[in-house]
Amino acid sequence: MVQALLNHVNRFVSLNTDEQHLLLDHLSVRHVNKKEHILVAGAICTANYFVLNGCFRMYFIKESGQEQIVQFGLNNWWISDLTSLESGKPSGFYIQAIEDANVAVLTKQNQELLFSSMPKAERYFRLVMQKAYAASLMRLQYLFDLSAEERYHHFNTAYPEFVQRVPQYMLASYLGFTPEVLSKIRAKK
Amino acid sequence: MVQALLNHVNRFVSLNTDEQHLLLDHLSVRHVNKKEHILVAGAICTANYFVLNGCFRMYFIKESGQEQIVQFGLNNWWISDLTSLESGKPSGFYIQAIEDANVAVLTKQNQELLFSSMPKAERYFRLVMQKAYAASLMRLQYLFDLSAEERYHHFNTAYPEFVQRVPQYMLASYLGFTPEVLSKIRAKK
DNA sequence: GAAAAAACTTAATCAAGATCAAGAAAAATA
DNA sequence: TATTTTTCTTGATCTTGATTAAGTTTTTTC
Repeated sequence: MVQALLNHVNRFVSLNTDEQHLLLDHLSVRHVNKKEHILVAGAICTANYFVLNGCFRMYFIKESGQEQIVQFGLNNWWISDLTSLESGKPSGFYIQAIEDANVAVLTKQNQELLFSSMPKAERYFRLVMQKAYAASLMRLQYLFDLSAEERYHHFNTAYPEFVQRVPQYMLASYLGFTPEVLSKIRAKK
Repeated sequence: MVQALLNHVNRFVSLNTDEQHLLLDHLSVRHVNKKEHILVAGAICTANYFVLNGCFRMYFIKESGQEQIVQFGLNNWWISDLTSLESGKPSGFYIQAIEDANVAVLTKQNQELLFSSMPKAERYFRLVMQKAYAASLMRLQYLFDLSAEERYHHFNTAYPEFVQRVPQYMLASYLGFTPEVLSKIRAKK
């Protein structure tokens, strides 16, 4: 199962067998049930999670009391509250499995150990962070430039299989509008 | 002038004198006049820029033809289109000096050289990317949770000196609304 | 397979913020 | 200093998407 992670790492840096074992020694695999949280607001985030399979959502509770999804965690994505992880302060986010899932868990401590014994790991995470940052800016760009309907169509075209997998109200939240709006958009066609 | 950069690096990793020199050997300092662009849409981004002093804005042109600011580049921030830099493909962004400015220029090539001769540099950038990513998620959070007026007040409280430095219409763009709205918000008090 | 819970739809009303247009003020430049 | 350019303001109108509320469909659970 962790092969998915090794494949991912190898897309950024190349590891020999020893290095692969060293990496695996620093992580554990954990099963997460549908609806189970691996992080809740108020708790301190202690690890970085790599999604081996299944699907997660990361959200916060708005002033209005509504849940706002800030990102989805799919296969081959790292998910965590980096602010809480880095600072050791309580998180404002929830991370919850949308489907039964398996994650590779890399605790903060093990991550540091790994970095000091294998600089390549640091390079890998530098590239992962850079990609995540760029993706976040792209997301901002869509929010600023496209209407609700355009955002939906764009997302639907880019990730058709994913749209089938999650409840519509979650997709609406992620895209920045209400379930009612999504329902009307879909009714148009 | 590059002392600002050394100080910044030293906040994340500690460098001895030799390492400091090695770092400086990989970069050059460039003066940028007010209104001058260091990146325009359609061009390939070739470097990562560290703002020594002055101020930049990074923006794109919306479907509607309006400029949309995605971020400001202030003292001690790295600014670049990482997507273009990494892929070698044309950028969709503009980066322009709002005031006369000085930047430390780290080309893609030099960055790679630096990383291979000094793993600490990779660590520094891993941390910088991680922080930038976290900041971007925080920005999304404010956009989703706060009204135009709340976003303005929040920003104004957090960065009062900066608000004085940039034209209001740029601030409005960054915060995701029109100059007219900002004008009306200000008229209230 | 019945009951309960979760997710989706539809329609009416409302509000935040966009757009348009014109003029005023401030800043840059000759 | 005069003048051109840039930035800011104000008010009228319009639009997108939010809210509310009730009913329907689908999925889960017992």
